[in-house]
Amino acid sequence: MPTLVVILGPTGVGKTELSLQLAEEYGCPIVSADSRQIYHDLPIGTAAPTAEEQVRAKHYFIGCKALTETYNAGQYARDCKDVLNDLFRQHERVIMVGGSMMYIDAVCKGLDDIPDVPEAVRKEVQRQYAEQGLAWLQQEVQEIDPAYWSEVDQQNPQRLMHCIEVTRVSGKPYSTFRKNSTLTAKERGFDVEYRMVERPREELYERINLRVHKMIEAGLIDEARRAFEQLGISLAPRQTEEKEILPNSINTVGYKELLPYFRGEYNLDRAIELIQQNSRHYAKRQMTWWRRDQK
RNA sequence: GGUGCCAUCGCUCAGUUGGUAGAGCAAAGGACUGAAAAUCCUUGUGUCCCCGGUUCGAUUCCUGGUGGCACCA
Repeated sequence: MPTLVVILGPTGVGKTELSLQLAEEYGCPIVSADSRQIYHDLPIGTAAPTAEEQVRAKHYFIGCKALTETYNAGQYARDCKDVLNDLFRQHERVIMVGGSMMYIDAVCKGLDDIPDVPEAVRKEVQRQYAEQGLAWLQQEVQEIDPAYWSEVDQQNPQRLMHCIEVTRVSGKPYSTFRKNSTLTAKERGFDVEYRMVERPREELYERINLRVHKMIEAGLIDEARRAFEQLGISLAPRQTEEKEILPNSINTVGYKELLPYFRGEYNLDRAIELIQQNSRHYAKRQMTWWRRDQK
């Protein structure tokens, strides 16, 4: 059976370089498992492989979605399955790199078959949440899907909203779709070999802090400004206190912190500090996910 | 040099009418099945600056010291 070599690890640890070296050694392509590098127009802030790096190995899932598109782990799992089927016809080994742990699991462990949610339904649920708050979400889920209510993270609006969305779309409680099944190697069609890239925490954090400065020098601010403009998000000071739900593509470390800066809510130093901090938090979450997988 | 104010968790500060303390931020730990770089949950023992004194007992009061800030010279 062919093997998918999965290179994973926290942001800023050095996965890209390792993946390129291995790809050259194996003479195989690289499949990215990165929920942000998949978007076009965010190369600096997401530290996407450069044009030169992409010459060293053929890459998949880099810069192939517009900022206006929504994309998610389920779609990725489907798209990736097709790509891998194809690649494994010619390669004994294929490399997957990325920090989006959920995307990696979606491919390697599989996801249950849950219906897609049309944009309109999602918008409607978001609207109701904005108007009626968390209490409404909680009440709604208790009513339509008590089984899920007893196991969800009851304070988490995203989880509750998703339950409501799926239940509305399908007419069946969300929990009936959740089987928690895990793919076997046979079902999947390939073996998986994990290579976790690690570094001492202090060293990692220094790399992250430094990388943010490099991104700023490389033009992150202009890249972010253009991205917001492209999405039609106003950079003028805001009048309302209302919470703003950013499009998925731009609800990303390195961009979401720059928006208040553009709007004059704090200075650049503060924005940089926040980007560094949120990158560190993200790295921590990635490590937590991996630790759990080890158990 | 003189006078005044301050000295409490990594940071900013609250508080104890004397019975050894608490917030925010930072940080750490965790969850995670179609927003996942998202979203959410949990966690605060620290010589209460140092030496001495008063007291059953001092981080809290007093003397002195050290450091910081302000004003005066």
